[in-house]
Amino acid sequence: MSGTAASGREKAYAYLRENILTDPDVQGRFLNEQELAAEIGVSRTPVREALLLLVSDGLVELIPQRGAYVPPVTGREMSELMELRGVLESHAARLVIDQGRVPARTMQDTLDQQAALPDELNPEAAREFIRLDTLFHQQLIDAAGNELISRTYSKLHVRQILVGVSALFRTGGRRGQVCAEHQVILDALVSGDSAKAQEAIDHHLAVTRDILLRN
Amino acid sequence: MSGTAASGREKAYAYLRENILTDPDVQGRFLNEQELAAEIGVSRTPVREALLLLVSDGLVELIPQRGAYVPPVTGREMSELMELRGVLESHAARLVIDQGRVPARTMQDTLDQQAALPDELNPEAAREFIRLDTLFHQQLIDAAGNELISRTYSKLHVRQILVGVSALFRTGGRRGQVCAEHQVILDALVSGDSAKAQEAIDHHLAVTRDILLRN
DNA sequence: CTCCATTCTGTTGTATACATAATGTATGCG
DNA sequence: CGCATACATTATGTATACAACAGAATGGAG
Repeated sequence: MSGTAASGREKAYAYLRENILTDPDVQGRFLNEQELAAEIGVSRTPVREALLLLVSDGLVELIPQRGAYVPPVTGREMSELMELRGVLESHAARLVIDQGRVPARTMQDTLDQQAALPDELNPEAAREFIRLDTLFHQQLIDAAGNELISRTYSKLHVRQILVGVSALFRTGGRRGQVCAEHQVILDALVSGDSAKAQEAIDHHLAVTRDILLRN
Repeated sequence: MSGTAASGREKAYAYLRENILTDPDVQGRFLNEQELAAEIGVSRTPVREALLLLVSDGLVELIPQRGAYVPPVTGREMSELMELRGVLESHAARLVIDQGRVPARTMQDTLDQQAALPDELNPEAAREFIRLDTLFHQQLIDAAGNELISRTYSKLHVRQILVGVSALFRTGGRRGQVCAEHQVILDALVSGDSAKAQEAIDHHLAVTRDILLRN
């Protein structure tokens, strides 16, 4: 494994994050502290601390005297997220083109890996698909060279994964469409056509939003 | 007073936040938990929880086995923040103009209050100045009707306050300039000139950035 | 005198015990 | 039978005690 430093708090944090992101059933529920403590194998204290950290990821919400609530993703939130993503990605696209810093190689690599996945996604492949999808967009953002924007974008994107996993199973053959749209974006970036890139980004996000809204 | 619900954690949170935002000396230092606990009048537990919550505001950073660190604001971070603010505010400006939702009255009120402050700012007036400045920009953002963007922007802006307070004292007569620039932005919004509004926003943020960078 | 090993002190990290508030249940009344 | 109220249960919130680790002080060897 990679990070086996595993202080109790980090262990609990990783466990909870993984749990919330992969299991759609936890959404809309309150998390029981001592139950989780028993599952993870630590006391309530590090569990509580992990829950507090998850607030900054937007994955849990603290209701006083009630505990840690996992707010479900609403359609409105998804729409708003796509709008914001569009703003940030368009900005990044304009910047990397103007500065001649389009990470063509890197993004194409990611895209190729994504395209190599089977069209019928088992749970594991679906997670990999989402990871690569996230990576593709993040690579564009990161190329803009603004660390603050990168971190902001990264945190926002987490909320989308919440709904992405379950949504992927409902829509067969989406893989090809996503890859095609990504290719259009990348081609526009490489060709240096800023307007076209922004258009492609907006289109991709609009399609994604519409898919996710069928929920 | 306003919020006297004062559960220990909230009390500690409010105390720490206030402390970090107003006292420039805490930047770059580690916070001592039991010291704070004694000052606030609670035990270490709620203090620790408050510190974990402050992570989501970007005001503290947790270093394992070392504790809660208050990262100083760097020049680069300020530049990056202004860039991001520009992106978000320009987007909001375009939207509110297109949708005919410019909150002219509200923003003018804020601006008038700001202009009514004395030119020589004592500490209290400086805080009020910053509050109104923040409010002006937030009102524009909020008018765009995207709650996610509003929250995101709000959280980002907190980092600027960190440096804003001390910077204000170094620059006399900045009040008039800020108000003038705000007025230009608002006028452009009211006139429905999207390009002009974006330009005014970018100019205002660039000037602000340059002022803050003289630090 | 300098450098390194070792001890010592103070701080963070975790577990546990207790206080407090909320929810669900049972009970009595209208 | 429906509803309000009192109570029991269960969860969260807080305090305290202990464990583990990091950095500073100290002592000795070269």
